[in-house]
Amino acid sequence: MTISTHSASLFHSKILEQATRIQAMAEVKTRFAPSPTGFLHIGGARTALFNWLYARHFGGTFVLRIEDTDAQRSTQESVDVILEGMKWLGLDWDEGPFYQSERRELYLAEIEKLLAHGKAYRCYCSREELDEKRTKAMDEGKKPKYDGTCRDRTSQAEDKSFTIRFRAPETGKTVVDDMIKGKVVFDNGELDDLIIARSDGSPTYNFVVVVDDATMGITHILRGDDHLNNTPRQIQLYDALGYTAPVFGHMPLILGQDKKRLSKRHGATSVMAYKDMGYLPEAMINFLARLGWSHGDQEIFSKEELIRLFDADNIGKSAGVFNEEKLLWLNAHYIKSRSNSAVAELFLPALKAEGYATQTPPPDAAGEAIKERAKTTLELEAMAKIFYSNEITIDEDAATKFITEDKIEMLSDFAEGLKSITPFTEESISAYMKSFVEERGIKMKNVGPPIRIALTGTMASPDLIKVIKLLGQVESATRIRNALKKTP
RNA sequence: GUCCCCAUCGUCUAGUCUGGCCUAGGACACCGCCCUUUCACGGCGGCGACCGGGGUUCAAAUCCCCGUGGGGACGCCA
Repeated sequence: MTISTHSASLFHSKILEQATRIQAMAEVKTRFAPSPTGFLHIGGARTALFNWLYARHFGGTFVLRIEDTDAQRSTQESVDVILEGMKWLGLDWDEGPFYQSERRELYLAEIEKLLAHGKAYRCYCSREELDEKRTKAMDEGKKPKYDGTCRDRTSQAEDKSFTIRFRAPETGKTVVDDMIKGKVVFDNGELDDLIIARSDGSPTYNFVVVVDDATMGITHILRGDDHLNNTPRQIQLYDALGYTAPVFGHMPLILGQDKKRLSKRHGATSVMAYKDMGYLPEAMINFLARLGWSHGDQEIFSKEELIRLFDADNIGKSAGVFNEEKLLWLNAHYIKSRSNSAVAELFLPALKAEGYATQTPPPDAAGEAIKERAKTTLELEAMAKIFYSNEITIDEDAATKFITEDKIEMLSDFAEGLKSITPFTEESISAYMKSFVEERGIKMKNVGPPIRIALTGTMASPDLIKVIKLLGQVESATRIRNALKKTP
């Protein structure tokens, strides 16, 4: 293909122009906008995750915004715990946190604009009147929408307090072209004039969310299903304000075991509560990602993989039950796939805090011995203590069953023989045990359990040879003798 | 009540858009067997689902309609 220099450069600039436009279009900006009225809960965390993933997948921007327009219920402590939760999950934001409480002038200016253009009006109806009308409408089997008493009022009402309502279109349809649900059509007749400013002058959620998303340049909004009914009103507000609406994606809600919307009633719903129960952030992320999103049959996803693979196409449409057992399985998976030293890091802080000396045995070795058995870091800590405690608690039932009188001599001999093993390695311990049972003509299954109980206090423990090796010759022998002392 | 959304094993889901490859696949849980000095891990196997009814079609989990069921919204909360 040959083209003249002139047209070539023209061609070039066209391409350039187009590329810029495509890039501008491809620029993705998402946000997570929690209201600081509690902790970061499971549902909120998933919303944050999906928006974060969407932004990261497209190399876009992720914004954190605090929706604190409800001064009554918003608290700084709540902001703090939400940020803590985000950090724990590793969901970093590029902009913010922005506080709606600091953007008040902007909202008021926008409300004035609406008022000036007749797109909003003052409503003098009292709460009591409204409540009455609502109840009445419900009783009559009608949708309890505002009846428009003040919409066409011409008389100037004096000193009475008022709210400001948006003058919504009464006819026609509003279409939400949802990324997840597809096209959802609402009859404008179903919608009413929502309050955009309270009687104290403060703007309400449905209004500020629009102003914020528009002025912050948010391009995609992934949020809970429960907002779907708000969306047509918000779209109308975008129009009235002269903004372009972002793309919406309404994801299904997370349900409790009883298939009701997940709430405190269902037990732990705070993300940080799971941290305290010994869960790893990567397990939580993986779990949340798979709750409502899928990639074929794959179950395990690293964060990097999620960023690479995440897309809105594979977000499911139906609500899902929060399945704690699967979370636990994932947690166990992430514990056992850690390196030995990374496992040690999981239990070391707690043991040190409780005053344990954690030099011997080497924490890495202890980590290796227990990581396949623990499902939570709490269990990891409990198991690790077996190696670092001076005193172990022996399970009584197990002891009476296995450390019987006829075993005393054998156990005492075993402890004695332990001392002479040189070098003290897993191989030599194994050889010692083998010859010990052979010499006596007894079975391993007769010596194993009592020794295990004497050493660890329980029947559920790591490999016996490893335990002996880790505990060392002296400690192992001591524990066996101590156990015998307790046996009558 | 009105409006909106949804519907595959007990649970999370693949498959649905673009009908046939589906005697419906994977995972968690559960059960059994194997491995084994215990408990686990791991391996193998089992149990187990297309909500119902119509229609379209040679062919429906897949498309359409109607039921039913579940969820959500209906606030001077977000």
